[in-house]
Amino acid sequence: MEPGNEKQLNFIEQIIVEDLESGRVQEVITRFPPEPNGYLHIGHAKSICLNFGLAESFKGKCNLRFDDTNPEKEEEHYMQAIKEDVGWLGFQWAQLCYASDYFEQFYRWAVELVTAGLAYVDRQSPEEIRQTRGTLTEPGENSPFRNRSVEENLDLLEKMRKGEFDEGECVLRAKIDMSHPNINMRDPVMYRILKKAHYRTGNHWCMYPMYDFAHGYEDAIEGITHSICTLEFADHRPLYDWFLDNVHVPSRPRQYEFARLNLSYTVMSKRLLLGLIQEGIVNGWDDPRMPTIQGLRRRGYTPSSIRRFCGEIGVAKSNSMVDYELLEHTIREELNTTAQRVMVVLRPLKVVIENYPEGREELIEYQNNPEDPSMGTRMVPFSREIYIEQDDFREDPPKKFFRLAPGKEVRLKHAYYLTCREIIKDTSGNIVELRCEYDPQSRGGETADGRKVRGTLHWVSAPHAVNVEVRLYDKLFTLKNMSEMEEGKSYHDYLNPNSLEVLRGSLAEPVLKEAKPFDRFQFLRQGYYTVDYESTQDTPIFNRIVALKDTWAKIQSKGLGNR
RNA sequence: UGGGGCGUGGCCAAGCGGUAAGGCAAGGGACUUUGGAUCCCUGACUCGGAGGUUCGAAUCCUCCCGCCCCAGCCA
Repeated sequence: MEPGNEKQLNFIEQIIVEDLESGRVQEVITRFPPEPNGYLHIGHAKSICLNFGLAESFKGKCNLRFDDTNPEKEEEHYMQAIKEDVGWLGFQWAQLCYASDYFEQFYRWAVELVTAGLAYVDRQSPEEIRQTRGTLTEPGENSPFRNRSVEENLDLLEKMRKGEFDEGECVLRAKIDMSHPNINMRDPVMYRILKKAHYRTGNHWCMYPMYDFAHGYEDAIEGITHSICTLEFADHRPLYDWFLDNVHVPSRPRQYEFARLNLSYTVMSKRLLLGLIQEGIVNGWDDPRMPTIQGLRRRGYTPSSIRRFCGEIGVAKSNSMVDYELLEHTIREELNTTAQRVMVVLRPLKVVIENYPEGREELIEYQNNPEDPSMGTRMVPFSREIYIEQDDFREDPPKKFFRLAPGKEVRLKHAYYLTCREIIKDTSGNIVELRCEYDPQSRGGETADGRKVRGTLHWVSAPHAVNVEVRLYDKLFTLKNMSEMEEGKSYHDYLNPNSLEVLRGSLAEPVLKEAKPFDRFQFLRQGYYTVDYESTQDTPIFNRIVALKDTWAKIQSKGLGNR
């Protein structure tokens, strides 16, 4: 942290400042320790931004460490995806580490604990261990194997390592206190036998360390000064400390807990996320509706907007539920200044400008971004037949409707004023075309007489229009707090049926034919969109990142009933 | 009825004994060639509740209430 920085510090930053001032630590070293058993989501992003951010602002270091102590769940491809996601978010780790690289050292510490009489091999079955653990209000019972001699335990531990026991036959346990009020301290398991190949160590080991036994040691090996985890691990801190305090470790890290992120209208649990995929409700981990980093990326979110969001939500210890509107706000704010404005008619309505010469076409100079004049202008073709948005015309307009209606005049962005003269309907009464008239004197979008035209519409020249597919995404669930589902219901009962709407008849101005995957645009008056990677030259595909704020929609919904 | 954590406006969140920051959302207005953006303005007479200490308390003490987490050979 810069000296003299007046910024308010979160509680972890305050602790770090104190630690630096007291000399407890010389340099801040943190770590982001994912288990490679799934994809990262926005909740992980909070932790990533916290850990890497702390290292950045205190000029320290942050490691990316795979906490890969369970071969049953972990896979190489998850590890690769996590590395990519952390890098995409814009962070560089000081070291790339793997808990599995420390297995030998863990074993030595286990031997040290056994030798000190602080660990023992328990031959009880998993069921017996569970039954003798006691309950929240009753103490547990000592294992009948608790008082073996050190020699016997050492021998048994070696046999465990050599594979002389089957899975479930025995475990190594810390000898702490079976009547401890904190259940985690009731002789926790340190090693279990798992005759499974590990994605990195192969078949070298047939027993694997448990989280509580391993985690503090991983931190100690790497010299982590501040080991940050989520609230549910607060109960484990006494254990974290116990393991570190009872052997000789190279450094003494401290654990701190913060509240994990919850976002409204979505879920963060790997299990539920996986369920959505397996049931075909979404199309994979990178479906733009998913709160995964890959989903957000495909949706069009930028790394900087996600980092901004993580900075906005703060770091504290109270369980919280952040409004998804805040996430939307951060991407809107960024894209407002960086996204090129283009015109795309989502649901086209044909307009023929009767007094515009047939066969004539011209190029209209169009501002790429009014927020940033340095982005320049481009030329957009205009002609006698254009398309406008169906929603921009009402045969019988309500009050305060500034758009097109019979006899009403509007402005076509950067082009001309347009007045509706005639409506053409099909046999079933649907409006299929508008016959309009333009004012040749209004080129560019204004006239010498200075008359006011309230509505400005986006448009696309019919002969030049490019057919595009547009995917409109919305929130996945209808329940704000998904942890408050009604008794007996599942997330299936709260799925938003409109989380994806695909539009295939949308028409865009020619420049969009050149758009590349992950390019981001503002479709004028509508929202921000990005090019999906399934996009092709023939049919460009756009994902809606977020809609623009829609004051008109708000007015309408409020005035519902009084027209 | 064990242990741990947390309760500040609708949602986050500062505040660390001196008289309630900020952001999002909401409402009102100005401006506008995006009903976008921008710009103003409004909102906790009060900090879960009740007592107490103090000249002074969201901040200290006591009691009470509420919510979350823990009984994997998961992390």
